[in-house]
Amino acid sequence: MFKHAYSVATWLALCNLRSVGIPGLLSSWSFKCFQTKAAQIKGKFVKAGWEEENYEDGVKWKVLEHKGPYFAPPYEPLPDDVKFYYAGEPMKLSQATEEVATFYGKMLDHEYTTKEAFQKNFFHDWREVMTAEEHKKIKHLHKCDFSEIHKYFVDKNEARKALPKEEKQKLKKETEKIQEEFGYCILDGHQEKIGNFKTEPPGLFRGRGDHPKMGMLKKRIMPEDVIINCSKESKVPEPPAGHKWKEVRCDNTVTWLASWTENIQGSIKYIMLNPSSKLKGEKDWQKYEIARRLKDVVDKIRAQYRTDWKSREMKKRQRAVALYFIDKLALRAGNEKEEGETADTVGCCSLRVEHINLHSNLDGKENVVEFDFLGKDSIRYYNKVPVEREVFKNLRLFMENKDPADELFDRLTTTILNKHLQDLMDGLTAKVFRTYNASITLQQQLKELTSEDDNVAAKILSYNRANRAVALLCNHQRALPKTFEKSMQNLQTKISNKEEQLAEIKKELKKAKTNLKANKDEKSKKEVEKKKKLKERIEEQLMKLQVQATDKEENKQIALGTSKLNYLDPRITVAWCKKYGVPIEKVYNKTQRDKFAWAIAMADEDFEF
DNA sequence: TCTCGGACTTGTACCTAGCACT
DNA sequence: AGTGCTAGGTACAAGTCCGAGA
Repeated sequence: MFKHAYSVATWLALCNLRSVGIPGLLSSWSFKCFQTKAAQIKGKFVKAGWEEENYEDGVKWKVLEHKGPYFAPPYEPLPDDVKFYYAGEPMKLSQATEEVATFYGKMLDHEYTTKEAFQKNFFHDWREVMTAEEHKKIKHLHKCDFSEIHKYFVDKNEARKALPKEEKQKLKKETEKIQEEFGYCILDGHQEKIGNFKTEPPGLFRGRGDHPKMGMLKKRIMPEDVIINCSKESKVPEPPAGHKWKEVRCDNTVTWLASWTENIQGSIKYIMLNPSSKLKGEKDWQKYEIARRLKDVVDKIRAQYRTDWKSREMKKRQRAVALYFIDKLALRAGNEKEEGETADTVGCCSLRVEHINLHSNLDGKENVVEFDFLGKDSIRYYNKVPVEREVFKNLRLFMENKDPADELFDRLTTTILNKHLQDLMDGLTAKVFRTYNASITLQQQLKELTSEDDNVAAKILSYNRANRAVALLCNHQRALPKTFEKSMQNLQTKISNKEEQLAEIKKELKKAKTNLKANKDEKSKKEVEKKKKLKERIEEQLMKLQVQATDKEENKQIALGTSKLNYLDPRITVAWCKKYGVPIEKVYNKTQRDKFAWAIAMADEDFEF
C-alpha cells in the first residue's frame, strides 16, 4: 500500500532530519542544524538523532505535548467619551452589543460595509446579542452612527505606530514570549514549531467574492469550545483559569493539536504544525512522489481518455473530457457545494453550461472553447483554448437541450472521477495533475530558459519566468498592486539615472584613454583601469535594474507564491540552483528554506522530477 | 450510493517590520 | 531621522478528498 511506503526512518535517512541524540534533551529540527549536518556529510544521508520509529498503520506520532491554543484577549470596553449614536442620540450600549458594534465600526472604510448582504447579516446577528431594551430601540442600521468608534480605532492604531522605540521593543518582546510559550510543541521527543497557535478572534465574517454569509458574527472561541489532542502520558495543557476544555482526547492518527467548530459554516478549525515540521515535510515529499509516479503513466492515461472521447457511454465521455481539461488546463476537481451556503464558484466537474462558449472559428483558430467562470476564492478564470475536434463535438453534445444553469458534466462527480483515477494509478486524484503539470512545466521551462553563461541576476529572471509560466497555468492571479504604477515609475527613473551615469563614465573613460595615449605614464594607466572598472560596475547595476523592471512588469498581475509553495517540487529548484551556481537564498527566503529543508538536503544537481 | 463530517492542502488579502531611499 | 515601499509573514477562507454510516 502506497500510503505506508515511506517509513519515517526512510525519510529521515534520506533527508537527515534529525536532532542531536542526547536523550532527554530537546532540540528543534531547524534549518541551521540541517545545513551544517548536510554539509558535513555531503550527499550521503545518514540517519541519526531521531529514533527509528515504528509507526503502525495511520499512526502519526507517539508522544505529543503542547500548551493548547493561545486565546484572543478579552474585550476591552470603549472609553466613556467614545459614543455610539442611534438616530442622532448618544446611546450607551451593553458590553456585548458594544463589542459587536466595534467589529463593524472598525471596518467602516472597507468596501464590505457598503454591501447589502454584509449589512443585513451583520445587523441580524448584532440584534441577537442585544439586550431586550436595545433590541427594541435599534431597528435600522442606517440610523446607527459608528463614526466615533471608527475614529477611536484609527487613532489608536496610529498611536501605536507612533510609539517610542522602547515601547515597541517591549511589545515585541511580549509577542515573542507568547510565541515561545505557545508556539512550540514536543512531538516524539523533538520540539516542533506550531503553525497557528492562536484561536481566531471574534469578528465579522469576511467571505470572498459574493458570499451569502458575509457580515455574520464570528463568535469568540472559549476553552469550552476547544478539543485538545495530545498523548496520554504527556501533561494535558492547562485551560485558562476558571475554564475547562470541551474535551481532551488522544488520537494519534491525526496531526492536529487542538480544534473547534466555527459558527459560520459549522466547519472545524484546527491548530496544526508549521510547514517546517517533520510531519508536514514528509507529507509534502509524498505528494511530489505521487506526482512523479504520474509521470510514468501519464502517456497511457492520455491515450486512454482520448479513446474514451468516442465511448458509447455518455458518462465515460464526460469523464474523459473533464479529465482532459484537468490535465491540459490544470483545472481543479470542482466538488459540489451547498447552494446558498457559499459563494457561487466552480471547478471542472461543477462547470455549468453558462461557463463555456463554443466557437468553431475564433481569431483564425478552430474549435475554440471560451471559459469564463469564478473558481476558488472567486478568482475569475478566463481562457480561450483551441481543443481537439472530438472534445469540441462532445462539448456541443453535452450542452444540447440544457439551460445555461445546468451542469455541463451532468453524469460526473469528483467522486466518480477520482475513483476512476485511483484505478489508473495508486494514489492518483484530480489534484495530482495540477501538481504534476506545474512541476514538469517548471523543469521544462528552466531547461529552456537558463543559459550557463548568464550572470546570477539573469538566471534568476529565468527562474521567475519559469515560475511565472506555472502560475499562469494554474491561474494564480493577484490584484494589480495599488502602488504598481508609482513604483514602476520610480524604477524607470532609476534606470534613466543609471543610463546617464553610464554615458558620463563612458565619456570619462574615453578621455582617460586619450590621456594615456598622450602621456603614457603610470598615473594615466591607473586612471584608465579605474574608469574601466567603474564602467563595468555601472553596467552591471544597470542591467540588474533593467532585469528588475522586466520582472516587475511581467509579474504585475501574477502571484508566484502559491505555486512556489504548493505545486513546484522544491527539489527541481534545489537542483537548478546547484547546477547553475545560484545561491539558494536568492530563490527561497528563510521560511521557504525551512519548509523545503528536506529537499535542500536531498536533491543533487542532477535531480530529475 | 448518497450524504456528511473530518482532516488536511491550497489560496488570497491584509498587515507590518525592516529596508532603501531622501 | 523620517518616509515610503515592499517582501514576507500571518490570518483565515475555501478548496480537495476520504471514509463512516444510513
